[in-house]
Amino acid sequence: MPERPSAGRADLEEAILRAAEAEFAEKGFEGATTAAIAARAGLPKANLHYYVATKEALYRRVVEGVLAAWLDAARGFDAAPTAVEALTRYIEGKMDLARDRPLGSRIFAREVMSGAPVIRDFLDTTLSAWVRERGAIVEGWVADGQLRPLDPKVLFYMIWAATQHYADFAHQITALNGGVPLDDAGFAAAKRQVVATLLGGVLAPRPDDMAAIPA
Amino acid sequence: MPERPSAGRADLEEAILRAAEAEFAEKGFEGATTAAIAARAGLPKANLHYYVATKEALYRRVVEGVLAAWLDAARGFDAAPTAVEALTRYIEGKMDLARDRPLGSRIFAREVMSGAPVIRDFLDTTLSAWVRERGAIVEGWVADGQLRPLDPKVLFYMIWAATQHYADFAHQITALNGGVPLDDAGFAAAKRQVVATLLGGVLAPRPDDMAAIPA
DNA sequence: TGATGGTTTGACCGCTCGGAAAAACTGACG
DNA sequence: CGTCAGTTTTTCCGAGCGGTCAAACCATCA
Repeated sequence: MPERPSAGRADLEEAILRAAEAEFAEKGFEGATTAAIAARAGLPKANLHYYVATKEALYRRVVEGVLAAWLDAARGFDAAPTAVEALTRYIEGKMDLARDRPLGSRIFAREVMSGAPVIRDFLDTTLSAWVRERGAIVEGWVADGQLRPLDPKVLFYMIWAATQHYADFAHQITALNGGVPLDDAGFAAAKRQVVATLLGGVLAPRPDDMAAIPA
Repeated sequence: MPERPSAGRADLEEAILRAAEAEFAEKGFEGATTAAIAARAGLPKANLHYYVATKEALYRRVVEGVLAAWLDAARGFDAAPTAVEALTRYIEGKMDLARDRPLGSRIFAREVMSGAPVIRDFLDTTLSAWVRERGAIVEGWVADGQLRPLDPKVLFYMIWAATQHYADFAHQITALNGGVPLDDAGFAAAKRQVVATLLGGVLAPRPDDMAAIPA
């Protein structure tokens, strides 16, 4: 087994995956070229092909990583006693994910807009089950008076939309921020406002709950 | 002037634009092919080229239409006396736009995710001005106590995200709706909840304003 | 040192794409 | 009926794409 000094096999595959993620996020599956991915990873095109069979297989691997990160962030919803805590944790987790891994979100968005050719199965099975189960929990919160009457799915859509917007539309946000990307303080403020607005919009209007919303 | 029975020049150009919009929305600029656009419009590829010089010129024309529709919907914000009315009208208008013209929203989203190569100027000038002016109005509503303290831009982002989600992620919504697209009743309910949640989240918590939120 | 197996690379291939060119067609008008 | 401007269609081309291939490279071990 050859032991290269700078790049072992694992490091190379990691570099390829990161390069592919960036290219797919920016250009889309059709727009991305294997040559550009290889160049970004720092190796010739033919060498990239030694590690991944086809462009589609590479894309599929990248997407799998995206879905794994999504599911991981979605666990922030569970194991919280109250609606306020669960929603706050979940929204903040998704905001952080949008901030830290925006590329994955863009790949996901492109996938869905193209009719979800690769992740259709994920939508029909894993995500459907997730929404069904957590939807039941949300309905429980409505029943016991924590939340105003609402359709859980519409709430989830709002959370996903509001949070992923900071990944998918980061360029637009930058443009409307005077051309400079949101700094950490600006993003933290946005996160607070997103949480406050969503919670304020769905929590049953009881004074003690209103007080629990961060300013 | 030749008077064809079925298709005059104006009709043909309209058909081309609609076909191009559909292809660009689904496949993206790189993924779309002029052959597919021509086929969808019902004419040979070379004939399409007689009407539009290049693929990029065609794309640019489609995008201009999208931006025009966006600005038109954005006018729902103006000329409303109160925050409740202005926001309600604007959110509902953007929801209707997402429902009626989802393709444009997807093209816009793809553009931004790709770094806005074509609409950068629009973002930097027209949209920036729009946000600046309406942001001042929103700040006025905060100052006179209609709205809780907030950053207007973050509010706009939430409105854009929540509404355009119904266009950009329609496939996902369909998958989570048991495989069938949202019907009109379901969409109307979603629209009501989006308006209620956003208004409930930003309106200053005064009893009379709360009562103004649609159920 | 020579054989071996994993790795790297330049050259190449078939295909599809956007676009060009030119011929054929069509209807209006003299 | 001939001319002409506008339109349609067939054919073709160069560029760039994903992917292949065989030669070269390199570390290890008998």
